[in-house]
Parts: sequence; structure tokens; C-alpha cells
Amino acid sequence: MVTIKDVARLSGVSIKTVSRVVNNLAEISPETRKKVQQAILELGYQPNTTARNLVNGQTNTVGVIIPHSADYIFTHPFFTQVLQGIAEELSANNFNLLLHLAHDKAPYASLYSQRKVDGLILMSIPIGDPNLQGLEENGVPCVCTCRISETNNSTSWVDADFAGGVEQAIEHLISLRHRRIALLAGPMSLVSVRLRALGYRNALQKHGLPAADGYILEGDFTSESGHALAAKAMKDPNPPSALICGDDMMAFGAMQALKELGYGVPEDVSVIGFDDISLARFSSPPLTTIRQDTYEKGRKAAETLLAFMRDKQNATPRQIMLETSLITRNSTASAKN
Amino acid sequence: MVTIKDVARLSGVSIKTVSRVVNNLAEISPETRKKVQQAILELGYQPNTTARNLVNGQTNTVGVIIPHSADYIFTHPFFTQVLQGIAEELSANNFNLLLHLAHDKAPYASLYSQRKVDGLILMSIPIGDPNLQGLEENGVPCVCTCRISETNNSTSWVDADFAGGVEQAIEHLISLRHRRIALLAGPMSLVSVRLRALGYRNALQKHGLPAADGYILEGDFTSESGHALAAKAMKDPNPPSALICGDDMMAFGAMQALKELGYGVPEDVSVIGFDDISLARFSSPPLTTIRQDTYEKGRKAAETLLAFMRDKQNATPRQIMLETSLITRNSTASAKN
DNA sequence: ACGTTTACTGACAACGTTGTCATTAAATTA
DNA sequence: TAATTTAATGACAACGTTGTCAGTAAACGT
Repeated sequence: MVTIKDVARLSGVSIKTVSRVVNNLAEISPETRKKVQQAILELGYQPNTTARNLVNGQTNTVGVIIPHSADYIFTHPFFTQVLQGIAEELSANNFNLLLHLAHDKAPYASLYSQRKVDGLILMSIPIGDPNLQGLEENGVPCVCTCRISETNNSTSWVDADFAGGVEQAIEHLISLRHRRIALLAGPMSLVSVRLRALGYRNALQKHGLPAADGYILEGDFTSESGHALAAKAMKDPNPPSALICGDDMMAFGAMQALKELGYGVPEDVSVIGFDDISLARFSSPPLTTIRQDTYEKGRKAAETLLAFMRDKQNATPRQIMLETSLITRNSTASAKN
Repeated sequence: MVTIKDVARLSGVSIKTVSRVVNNLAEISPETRKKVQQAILELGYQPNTTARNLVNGQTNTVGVIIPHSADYIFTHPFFTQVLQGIAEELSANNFNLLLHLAHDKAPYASLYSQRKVDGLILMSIPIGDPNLQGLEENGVPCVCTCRISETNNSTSWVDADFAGGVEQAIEHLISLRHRRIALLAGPMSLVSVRLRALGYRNALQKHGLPAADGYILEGDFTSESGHALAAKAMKDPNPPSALICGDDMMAFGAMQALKELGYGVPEDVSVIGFDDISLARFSSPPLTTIRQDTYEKGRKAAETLLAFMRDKQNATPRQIMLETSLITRNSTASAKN
């Protein structure tokens, strides 16, 4: 390995002078600079990041934490886009991205205390995760891409307005004269899912419609689960005429189940998804869905974290809610009767 | 920050002894060990990874390189599953995963020469990438998740048998009496795409069918591109009765286009995808597709790389081809005439 | 001509850990 | 009893870089 010493020897200066050239510090005479640069080129010298990190006391690395329990997260286009937003923002700021699968043997808190990273971005942390509290107490810079409780405001997060999104969807359905609307929700252990249910209840109440609890079904964000829940919903003696799904994957599964049961979409049943993943345009029928800007979610989370790490003293929790918008396609139509 | 010195002071031993306890080295008297462990617990000491890496001359980190040019890669379920395979294998071996977006300002070769990683996994590297050659010359341990040329065998890779996969698909279509089969391919700059075309030509030739070059259309792995190419293919004066798509996303787009043009799938036109992403089961109709085990691809790539890094001396390139299998669903049926 | 500033450079310590080697005391052997 | 092995521990250098501070020579001011 070529070190700064080798460069110093070849160019006949001290290691400190080489360091100055490499880091563009202070005044260096043009001849010296040239000489050193020449040697660097000749030897192909590259500074050793580890050594730098040790003296600088930082790593220029951000850890992105994925809860290992949530297996579906990897098959979910939503996840990848958030990750892309994070990755590009970090890359633009010359930060490294350490992708970490959280599980019991590798708790994510140690990433910081072992100085592998300077800060953390937490993806999809379930409610009441005990690790999280420890982070805050130790002043670890961190940002969540999801709310971690309905009330907590000591943690920074960037998240979509799930309640508002579902309300938009229900307004749309009601304008199409639907009155029996079911919610095929994700796992209730996630705040985002609870907020969707909240929006659902609020909107129905606003229009004097009963929010029958049997109309809220709990699943897990996979197509399989959407498929199963739709079938279950339609078995109701008074089956819904519209389904709002926790995400687009569930919506695809739901539409498939409806077809298998002989229901036309949207003639018999309207279906609305959540996310607007790229495939939503290409399902049959193309899916009406509540769009959230997942890329921006990731980008903003990274941006927020970078700001924190730059100014750890004045860091106060920041909470950013991103607007959703309803994308109307062909999976929704007027109610039959 | 709590350092090994603090632990040494509190427990009244030398730093070296603390180090021995932490790393479970040599013989330490039970009393000393207990004393030190007590101090570690009391202070909440965690070893500093950067300092360790510096003296050990390694990072226990693997870089996963994503070509930034390939924007579609992030929206592609395929990518995430390979990544999951890599992530889990690395995690199981206590290695860190550094996710790196390759672009001009951040060439991936420097990740190794700057000692940020001990080895590299290259995702979806285009043919003739100049960085790659440099890696090999410098003895950087690296494995590709795709072949980087038809002939090169100095690089290690793990990849699916694309040619064989397409041949399986064509056998299936021919058994359904299809004779006009088009290939909606991905970008020809990728070897995997060229191999699919090779399989296509071979299989047709084997059955004495003409491999009309107009029947191979080049796209880019997105649904949009599948949509556009299908429309184009059907404009042929002698339109195909079956479409083999470069991946499932393209197949979804293609099916949508066919429906818009009034063709029934599979009554009028059969469609076959590639990958078998989780959604393939839930399209309408459910998609017949060539399955590749993307998770295993990632896992094996990581496994191979880990083996290399353990034994850099005897490292010879290893090339692993994974079998594909045809999953028959409802998007294929007998040819009409 | 002499003091003072300025521009440039280098010696050395430090970051937190592990490796090498020496040291001590106890245990074993002759 | 003396010599030798063994077990347990510590002093110090090293990893490759940056920060601190001091040093030298030239340029400037009076």
C-alpha cells in the first residue's frame, strides 16, 4: 500500500507538506506543490480513509437501518425508492451509505457507539422499538422515514400524510356515490397504518357514514395479503362496493381476487391503492391510487440527517409531512346502485 | 467517548489487558477478567471500529456498486432481491455493506484503494466498463452479479442462464403451436440481454423457424418500454402471436398495450415474462414467466466474494450459472390458427 | 542596518486500537 | 535448593493520517 510517507520520501518533503497538498491547505509554494502532485501521480497514492477517520473522529458514513423482521420490505418497490432518495442525497454530499439489517445479534445502536457511522436513518421502525429510546438518550443523530408513534415528537421523521391521503380517496369514492367502503390495511403495528385507519374513520364520519369496524381488515402489504383480504371482505353479508388498500401491491392482489370471484373492476367494485408505484399505470385496469413521493421521502430524510450532523449542538427534532395526491385511473367508477 | 484507556484506568490494568479481555485472547486470570468486564459494563465501553480497522489493515466491509446511469435499477424488484441476498449473507458473516452509487465523480475503484472496503460486488455493470479492468490489475477482490462480456473469464460472476431460460420459453410456445414469436428485449449493452437474444435465435433455429430480425426489439426493462415495444411489434404486417419479454415489468406493460389495442391475452397473443417477481402471480392474467432465483444470485455473489477475501492468494475467478425454470400461468395459450 | 512581518516547511504528538517483546511471580523440575 | 518452565501482565511501537507549534529564510518597514 502506498502511504503518505512514500510520497514524502519520493518528493523530498515532510509528510505534513504532502498532507497539505492533498487537502489543499495553507500556502504552499508552487514548486513544492507541483513536485508533490507529481509524486502522488507517479505512485498512485490515495489517502487511507480509515486513518483519516481515526484522527478526524468521524466516518462520513450514514447507517440505513432495515428491520429484519419486515421481510416484505425488500420485495417492496416503495422501499427501493426511499433508498434511492437517501442514496442520491448522501452521494451528492460525499457521504457513504452503510446498509444494515437489524436483528438481535446486530442491534443498530452499536453502529454509532462503535463509530461505524456518524448518524442513522431508520426505515420502517415498529412502534415501541426499545433501541430507539437509547439512541436519543445518547444523542445519536437519527431520522426516521416513518413516524414511530402518534404522539412522539422528540424524534425526527419524514413521512407522508397518510390520514389525509385516505381522506382524499374517500372523498373521491363518495363523489362516485359509494357508501360501503372497506379498508384493506397493513399491519397495525405501524403508525402509518393506524393513521390510514384514522383518516378512514374521520372521512366517513364527516359524511355521516357509519365506519363499520368489520370494514377494516388487517394484512401485511403483500399482494398475497391483498388477495386474501379482498376475498374476505366480499364474504360480508353486506359487501363493500369499494376497497381502499394499504398499498398498491395489496391492490393488485385484491383486484385479482375480485376477478376470480366474478366481480368486475371497476363495474362492480372500485379499488384504490396507495403509493403509485410505477406498475400502477400498467395493471388492468390501471390503478387509481394515492400517490406519495417516496423518492422525496428518502431524500429529505437524508438531507435532514446531514443538517443534524453538521450542527449537533443546535439540533432540534424536525418533523416533515409530505403531501399525497390522488391519481385517478380506471379502477374506480360510480357505484352501481 | 469511552476508550480502552478509560476501562484500563478504572479496572487498574494495562490497556493491553483490556484488549485481551475484549478479544478473548490468551490466558487471563479469572479475577482480572471479571474486573475488566465489570469496568466495561460500568462505562458502557464499545471498541472503536476505526482504530481497529487501522491496525488490522481491513474494514470488514463490502462495497455494492450500482451504476448510476441505470436509473431503472432502483424501481426494479429484481434489484432489491439481489440486494437482499447480498445483505443477508454479509450480515450472517458480520460484514458491513456499503452501498455505492457509481458515477464519474465517485468512481468505484477508489473505494478499495482508499480502504473503505475490502472487496466489491458489482451490480449490472455494462459491457466494457473501463473501471473493471483496473480492478483486476490491482487485485481487488470483486464479483459481478452479471456477466460482463460473452467471453471474459478473468472476472468472477454469478448469473442466471438467460439463453437457456429463453429456450425453455420458446419450447413452451412451440408446444402451443406458436410460430411467430417476438422478443421484447432489454438494452443490448448488457450481456444478459444479448444472451437472451442468443437463446432466442438458437431455439428458433433448432425448430427450423426463421428468426426474423424484425422480431427482436430493443427496450430498457421498464413497463413503459414493454408497452411501447408491444404496440410496435403488433404493427408488423405479419404480427407475432407470442411475445417473450426481457423481464416481468416489460411483460406487464406489453399486456396493457395489447389490451388497449384490442388483443386478448392469451386468446390472441401469448406473453411470457422473465424473473418471476412477486407480482407476476397477480397480474391479469397471471403471468407465465421464466423464473430466476435473484435472492440466491445475491447470496452466492456475496458468498463467493467472502471466500476470495479470506484467501486472497489462491483466489481464482469463479463463475456460477444459476438455472432458470419456466413458471406456467395464464398469459400463454395455444396459438389460434 | 536592524527589527518585524510574512511565507513556507518540518518535527512531533495525537487519534484508539493491536502486535511484539520483556518482565514478573508462581509453579515445576532436577 | 537452584534452575527452568509457565502463566499473567505491561511498556512501547505501530497502523496512516491530521493538528500544534516551532523554525527558517526572505521580504518588508523604519
